[in-house]
Amino acid sequence: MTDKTTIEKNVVGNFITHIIDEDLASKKHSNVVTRFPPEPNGYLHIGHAKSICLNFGVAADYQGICHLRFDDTNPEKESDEYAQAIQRDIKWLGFDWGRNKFHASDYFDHLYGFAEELIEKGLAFVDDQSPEEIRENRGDFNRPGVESPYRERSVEENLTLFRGMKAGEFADGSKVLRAKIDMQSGNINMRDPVIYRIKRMHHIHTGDKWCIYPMYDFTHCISDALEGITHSLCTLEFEDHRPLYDWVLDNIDIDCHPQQIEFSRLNVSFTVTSKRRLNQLVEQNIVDGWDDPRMSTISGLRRRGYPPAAIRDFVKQVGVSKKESVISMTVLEDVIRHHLNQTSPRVMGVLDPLKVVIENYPEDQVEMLTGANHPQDESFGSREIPFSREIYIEQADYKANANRKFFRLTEGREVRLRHAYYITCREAIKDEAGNVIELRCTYDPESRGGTADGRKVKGTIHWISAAHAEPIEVRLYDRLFNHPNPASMDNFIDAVNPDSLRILPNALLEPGIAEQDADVVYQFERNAYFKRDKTHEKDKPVFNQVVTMRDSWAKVEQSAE
RNA sequence: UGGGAUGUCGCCAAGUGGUUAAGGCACCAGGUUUUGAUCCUGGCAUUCGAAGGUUCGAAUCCUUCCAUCCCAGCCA
Repeated sequence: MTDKTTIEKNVVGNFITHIIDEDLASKKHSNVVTRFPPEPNGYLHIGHAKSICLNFGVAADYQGICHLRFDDTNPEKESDEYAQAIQRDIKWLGFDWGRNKFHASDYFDHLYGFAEELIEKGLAFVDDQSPEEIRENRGDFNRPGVESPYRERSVEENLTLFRGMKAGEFADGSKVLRAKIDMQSGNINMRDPVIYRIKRMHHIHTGDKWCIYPMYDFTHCISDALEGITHSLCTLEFEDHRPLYDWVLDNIDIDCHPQQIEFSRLNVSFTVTSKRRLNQLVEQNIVDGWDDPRMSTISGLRRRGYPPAAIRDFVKQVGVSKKESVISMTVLEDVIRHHLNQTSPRVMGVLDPLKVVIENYPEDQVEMLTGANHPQDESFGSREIPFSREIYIEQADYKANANRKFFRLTEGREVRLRHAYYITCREAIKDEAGNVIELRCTYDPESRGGTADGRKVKGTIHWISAAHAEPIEVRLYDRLFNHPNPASMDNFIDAVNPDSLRILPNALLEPGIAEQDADVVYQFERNAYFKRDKTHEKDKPVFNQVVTMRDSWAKVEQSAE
């Protein structure tokens, strides 16, 4: 208590950890086993990150384990490509299932056995009704269901029929196995739910062994129980399924009964996370594939340059509750910035170059100046930066007739060049159209690394020696949507931000950076954080903007207008 | 006129009958600064969806009401 060995938790205390605490205290459980159970039918997104961090995080916090289980009960939509991508994404997020990788399909034999057990107990029957009849007879919110005419078949007949289903004697869709529960139930999930259907389809794991496949509600609870899961965490929409989860386990011979606990999904403002919508963005070529840096997919976040540790911090900060919520994107950005501020080496990059000639600097001279790679952390070391008579600065760092609030260049004003000298703007050269194309400046040779006479200058701007600058392409990203909750719209495509990607083909980077480590996120000082894109090549360097820096000047400038 | 859930500051979220109702983001005001970044300081809910009630004492217990979300796949 008094020492500093307190280990930082992965998950902050919440209603789920309270339940676990109680279960441990009451000796209901002596350990914690959770699971992350994706269906391999799509790519993971930021919403899944919450579930992953919660399940793996809680397990780690309690010295327990977390299984990875592919919920592969519907071969129609599943592929191994997705399964591989899911594993890659979980690992990238920093979690490890060790040897505990399972598939619901591993249990198909067990599941089949439990289904026969229900039949033998008179708790399941083979129904010959068509899908339409079943739907019609299920009733609705205001109308109870009608029992199937096949509901009272004998155990023997049901067994024979179900074995026939398994043996491939019946056509797809011609028969199903249903649990016999309660057609009057207010909970529609309990109105004799279908638990097995006939579907002649190749399965990614079991191949063509089966032509009947168990439904989610029958499979999930049993899979949890077979694996000894203690707490089965899922999202809110499964609350109505919990009675069925419990019914199945209560009515078969199995000695484990995990507790299903539901929490709310993670939604982030100005993004979408539904598979359907993400897919639409890809299909309509609104984005550059599933890993487009603007996508909320894990692969998109990775390509964008978000550090996995920051995503974990984000999920942690967001918390866990049962309240439907939309987290502000600023929370995500803040966590990313906070992380990157501590871990990113600083570098100078000019996004929108403006040429500057320093008239009193010798024509052929090149000086190597030393720049610290991190202003607060000396362990980052320093680098040599070439300085010469012609340099590039940011267009935005010059303004004609600027007022006193503008700390950068305007005629007659002096600023500091980062890591270098003071320069004073003497003249702006314009083209015929009146655009400023070059600045003529003078420098103070005594001002290197400080000032001889102690005079202070308000502004410091970044620059790159013209002769040494490396041309790069820079991609700037803004929110993909202009609406805080695109999913709530009739057509979310209408909310797509047409300016979410801006390509700057003529950006410049200080030398010796572009070909360094592909995984490093750099801070282009006074601009933003950048990381090499996957399309980056030696002769065509491409950098993605990860996140901008906070910009209080933008606010000042805006309020002045 | 069905069933299941949720309502604490603009967005999240602690709180489990006795606290001046944590914290983060956002926002506002200052300070430091060779990044208008970072960092630091201060401000930001007499009130917990509403109304009643129980209690010496209620965000926490009870009642009623209101709002929002989920459910009618042989999807998960």
